[in-house]
Amino acid sequence: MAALTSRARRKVDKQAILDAAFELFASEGEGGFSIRKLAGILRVDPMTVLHHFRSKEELLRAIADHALQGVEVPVATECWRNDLKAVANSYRSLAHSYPRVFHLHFRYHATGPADHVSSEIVYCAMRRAGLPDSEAAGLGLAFYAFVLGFALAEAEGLLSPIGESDEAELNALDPVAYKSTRALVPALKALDPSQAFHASVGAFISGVAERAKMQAPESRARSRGGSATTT
Amino acid sequence: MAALTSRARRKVDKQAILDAAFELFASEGEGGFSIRKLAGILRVDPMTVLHHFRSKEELLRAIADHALQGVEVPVATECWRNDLKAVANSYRSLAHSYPRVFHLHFRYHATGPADHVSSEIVYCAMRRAGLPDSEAAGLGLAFYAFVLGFALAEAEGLLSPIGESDEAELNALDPVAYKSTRALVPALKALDPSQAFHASVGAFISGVAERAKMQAPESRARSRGGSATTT
DNA sequence: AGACTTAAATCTACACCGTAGAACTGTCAA
DNA sequence: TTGACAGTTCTACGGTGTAGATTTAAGTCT
Repeated sequence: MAALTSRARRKVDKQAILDAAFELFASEGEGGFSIRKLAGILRVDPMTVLHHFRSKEELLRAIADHALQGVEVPVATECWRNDLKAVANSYRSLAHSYPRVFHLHFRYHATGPADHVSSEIVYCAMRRAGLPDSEAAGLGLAFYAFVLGFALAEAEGLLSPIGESDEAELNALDPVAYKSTRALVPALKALDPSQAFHASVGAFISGVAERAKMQAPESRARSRGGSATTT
Repeated sequence: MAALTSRARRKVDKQAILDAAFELFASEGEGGFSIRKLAGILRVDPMTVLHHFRSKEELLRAIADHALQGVEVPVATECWRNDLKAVANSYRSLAHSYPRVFHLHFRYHATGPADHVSSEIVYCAMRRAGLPDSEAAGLGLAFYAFVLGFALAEAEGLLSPIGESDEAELNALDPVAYKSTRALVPALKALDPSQAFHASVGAFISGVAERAKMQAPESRARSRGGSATTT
């Protein structure tokens, strides 16, 4: 208990600021978040906050990272399909937990430990599916983008069942030009986001499997040939 | 040329404001955009802008809508797979054209005409793929979310090939725990976002086709039965 | 023509924001 | 005691969105 940063701290430590910041951001959203407001809650001068986080942006990055801590990282199993589903579910549940924070993960694509663990699982799954490395990277990232995109869209209300006014708007569309849209109005009213999520993640995964199957023989033939096959 | 809103306009009309606002937002990004700056460019009082757009938020909505005007709407063909790809491509190219504006489409999920045209194509494709209406709606929206998510991720730099420092960070990871990640480092350095996009859209589409195939017989059997089969 | 109406543009003012830079305060090492 | 110094606070500056009162100019009506 000698040194250990115990210099001179009169009131707050960095972690307390971050916790309060996260809570404020998560409950008020980005629009309702300000350094001054945060300082007021902590009963501290605004500049104190900026002494620990050099700028507002740095604080926002820390908030995004902090959210990532809360994601329960899935563990790899013997079934790559389930692994992908687990990663997808954990990010979606993160978005559910902190819907107002989630969009920060797009702005500051964090490279915290949690992210690395998840992406390792994704990459590993893509390879176990049978994809060549040149495709595993891109499809892994695309899977990521898909999951984040769905979760963000859901958090922003894009996948909520439509209401009265939306229904009226859709029914006002030309019945012949927008035949399918109007036919789906009942389905849109009864939309179940979870079902849509599982269905679409499943579709993506089975599409990946199929793609891998089609490439497997070709890639098997010249197991360690040059990378000149990417035409 | 008699009436036609020709009441009393001394300097600017709404469209000119919107055009300038879009240009400013697209070039400076959200952080560099302000009503006062916009008014300065237009050589007009800031409050004039707010007279035409009731608030900054309304102006941002209009900007998001304006971007959507620029998307060349695909036309339906006889091949639903190609239709989906066309929709996907047009949104991605929208993101490429205005990367700093694109995230607004998540915040204000516009319901402009362009959106309706695109989603009609998506819904129609899902139904032609053979999905029952109860799934076509959710998977259509999920496709949308996927495309938007990918485009946004790309616009934010999430899919750019990794650089020196990222490479070093990945190579610093534990080689056994992060085996796949490290194996993919070369692929990540040579990442081609377009290829990843086409591959993943293709995977999603073929996954949809497969899902439809599995459900087709069941749905065929009782062509217009009750919706009690959704268990 | 002159009076009235009314939409558009402006002026003024307020509360809030992020943060640079100087000043203060308490704790530790010498 | 004397510095040194990290953590905190104070002051101030230039920026923000926008409410409310005011001016300006064009159209309408008598």
